[in-house]
Amino acid sequence: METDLPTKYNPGEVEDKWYSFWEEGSFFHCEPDPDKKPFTIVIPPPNVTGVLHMGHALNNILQDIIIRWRRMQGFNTLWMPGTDHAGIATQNVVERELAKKGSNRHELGREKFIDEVWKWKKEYGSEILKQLRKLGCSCDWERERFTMDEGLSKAVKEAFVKLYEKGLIYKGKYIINWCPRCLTAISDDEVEHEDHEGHLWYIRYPFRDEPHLFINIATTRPETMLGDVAVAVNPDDERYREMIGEMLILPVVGREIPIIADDAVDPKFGTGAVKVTPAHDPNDFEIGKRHNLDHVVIMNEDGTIKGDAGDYIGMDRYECREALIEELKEEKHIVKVQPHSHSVGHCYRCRTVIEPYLSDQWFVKMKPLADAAIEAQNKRDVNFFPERWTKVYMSWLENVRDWCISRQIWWGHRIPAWQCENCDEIIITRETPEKCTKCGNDKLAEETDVLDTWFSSALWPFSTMGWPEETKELEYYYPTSTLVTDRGIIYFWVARMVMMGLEIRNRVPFRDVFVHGTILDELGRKMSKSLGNGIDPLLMIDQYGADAVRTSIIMLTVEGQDVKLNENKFEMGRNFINKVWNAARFAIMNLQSDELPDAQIKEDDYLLEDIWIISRLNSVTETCTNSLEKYRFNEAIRTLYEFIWNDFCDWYLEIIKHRLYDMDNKEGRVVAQKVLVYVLNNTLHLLHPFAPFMTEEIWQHLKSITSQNESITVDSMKSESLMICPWPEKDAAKIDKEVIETMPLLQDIVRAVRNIRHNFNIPNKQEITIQIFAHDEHAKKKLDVHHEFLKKMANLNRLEIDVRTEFSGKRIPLSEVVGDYQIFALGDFDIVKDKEREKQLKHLNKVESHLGVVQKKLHNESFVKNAPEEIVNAEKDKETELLGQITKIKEALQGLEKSVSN
RNA sequence: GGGCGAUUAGCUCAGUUGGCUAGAGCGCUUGCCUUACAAGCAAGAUGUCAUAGGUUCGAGUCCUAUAUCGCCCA
Repeated sequence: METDLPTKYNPGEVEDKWYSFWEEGSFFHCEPDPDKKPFTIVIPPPNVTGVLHMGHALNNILQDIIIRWRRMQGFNTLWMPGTDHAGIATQNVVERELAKKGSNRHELGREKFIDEVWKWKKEYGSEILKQLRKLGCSCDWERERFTMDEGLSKAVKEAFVKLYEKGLIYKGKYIINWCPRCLTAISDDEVEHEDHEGHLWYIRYPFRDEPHLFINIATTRPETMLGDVAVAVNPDDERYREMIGEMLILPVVGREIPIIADDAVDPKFGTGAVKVTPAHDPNDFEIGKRHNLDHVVIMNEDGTIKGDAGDYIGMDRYECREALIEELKEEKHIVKVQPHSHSVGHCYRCRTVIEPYLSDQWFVKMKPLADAAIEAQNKRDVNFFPERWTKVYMSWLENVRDWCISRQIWWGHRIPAWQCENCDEIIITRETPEKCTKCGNDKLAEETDVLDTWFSSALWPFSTMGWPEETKELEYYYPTSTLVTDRGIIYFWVARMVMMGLEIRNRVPFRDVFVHGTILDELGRKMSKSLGNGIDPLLMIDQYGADAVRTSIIMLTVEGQDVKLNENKFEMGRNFINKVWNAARFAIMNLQSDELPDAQIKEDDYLLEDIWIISRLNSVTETCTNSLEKYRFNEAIRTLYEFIWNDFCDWYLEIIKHRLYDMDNKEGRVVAQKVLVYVLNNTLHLLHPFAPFMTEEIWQHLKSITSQNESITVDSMKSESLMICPWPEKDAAKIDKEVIETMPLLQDIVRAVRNIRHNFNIPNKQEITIQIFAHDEHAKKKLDVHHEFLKKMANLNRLEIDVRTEFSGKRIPLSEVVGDYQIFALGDFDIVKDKEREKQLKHLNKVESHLGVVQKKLHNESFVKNAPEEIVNAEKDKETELLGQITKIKEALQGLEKSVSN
């Protein structure tokens, strides 16, 4: 028996080979084909600056499993890959590069800077997509898209103009979230709130007409008082009612400001009187609108102080806060300071504290779009898995606010707007206009802002298919089938895609949304660069192999739950892959072509174990397919794991060894070989979506061997690659229920014999003689048929199966009780009486307490009355069996005591 | 403050419409280099299923509170 296969699976030698084979064979590529059903996934486009982390790995492994499975099922599958241009992040990266060279983007100017970004993108921008190939992802790389490429840019412009023309986009001066470091507005969703232990400063503002009297206000951001234009109280607040309309002198600044009444003021917060800074606080902005107050802007874009602020001009906002507090203290304007915990918004890109800032921005009017999405959801046009995310998604839609889509950066889709320098008319067009559509002036200023990257991502499911052109892809592959994503971008991305899909294509962009969990470190923390607790998937692939990484991750991931990961958990997958490898190695070693007999097989040449493993395979096929349908990946891989390891390797491969090794029995050999090939081949099919490389490698070996022998080959082996073989279907006719029930009994008997060996140090290699007592002829016959099976698996030289009449008591008391059977080892063994007694007593104890539970149920009248008949019968059967067992164990104990006296 | 998730063996986690004296992997104990695999084989041990009530013939599973941890929203 010679083989080229090494005893340990070596992924390094296998993975690149098959990946190129698949790619060169164009197996990932698809074209619309009206004769087949489409199945489409669009990738959540990773950030073009990104490198693969565990989150991507999980996300893409799941997509690859789905797409490979559906492809095998015969769907025309499209997995659309690509990246997004990540406006702020990419600009940051390129700016850092420039800084290293002592330059900056302002020195270069807009156009040259953008050239630089493109250069960067061309060089490094597909890094993450290369890494996806290492994972085995079967994306249609010929269709790779980028949110800034020509087609998608056209789509963005078209969508913008359409929405504007419909009145769904507007420009206006509002309080937005400003990042003083990124120097741009960001949307509400891009602000991350964190609780901070800050302070509540109580500051007294003197009355103009009676400067010895004061009103006390409380604030968490004292520096903004430089922009105060009023103090507001609740109109129902008795304490202040008299003071409404009085004028105050703003400390430090000296500005006269009124006390006004507004319902929005919470009398319970602080003193019940609040300062009003309409240019620097969203609530104050609203109050300002109602009371027609001025907007005093006191901050520059970078967070430094400006305006009518004396010595504070030019200071950073926090420096100003400190200095201002000092001055207020000196002037005795600070009444008290309280520790105060409050929520502070941070930029999700750079963690800088967000400043509410008054500025001119572009917005999408969300209400009409959200309403359409809600309506679609009420019709169940989109299904979330797990279902609970529906609620999260819906509550966002129901409370959505207008979306600030303009960004004050250079890298991105420039907003297609021009403003007439003469009459201020705003012109929105697809093509660059030559003159003002209102006054005819040809001096037009092009909008400098670009769009939020998520605006282009929202179009991804159809822009990648060629929209605004009505392409054959768009017609065939849209709407897509399944979206696989992290819960973190349900608002950012999923909801916005649905809205845009409905608005622009009139169809939701996907039928199912599978939301997976987040990969955490061992301690349950998110993996992050700053903590340095990340696990690099590529390193893990190098160390354990891509298939091991894939199967480990999937085995650990239960539907939608977070995963606590550490490096040695990949051993689980590696060991599994290696197990399959060795099972296959064994098979291949026993299928060498020169040894393959050519024999005619008859139905009754199939033995119990053959029928059993085929039955098991078919029921596993069913479970596996059903689990995948329900996105229960973990269930599918575990089913396969248990089947392969426990059934196929531990039992089937062991029991067929004697047939494979018996060169004199051609029929016996060829049946074993045929079943072996059938089961292994189908198992490889089922496993392929999870472990594509290893299964392809084995399958190709199997193909080349079996193709030389008619009697064992299987039809699907004529395919070029396992990845395009048909997905196995369950054949109910091949599931033999009786055999499935008999097998566990035989396994228990074998285990009992092994247990006897273990307890009395009888080496596994040493053949022994076993006598089994059955309680009647029927029970005896049940086992008689499997005489050979028991002999082989338990390594017996002789097996006697008898109907017992009476217990002689002279039997050497090495016994085990399995179900209705009593098992004795015959021979001259060293018996440690105490040990044996202890074992039997323990067993007796266990069985008796079990009996107690069962009898308690059976003695309960309402149980017998109310429980379904089959449940009651099952309990009755249990009782009978347990009673029998108790008798037999007691007899064994008696026998033990008798033998002691010998 | 609102919502959601988690709490099961020493560790990490399964347990889908209630029927289980509760399972897996790792770890642990014992014996094996048995010609597929020591990344392995064989045999084991280990649990008041967070707490308290309730529904039910029957609860790890359903309901109600509570506690602890985590995530999201305001």
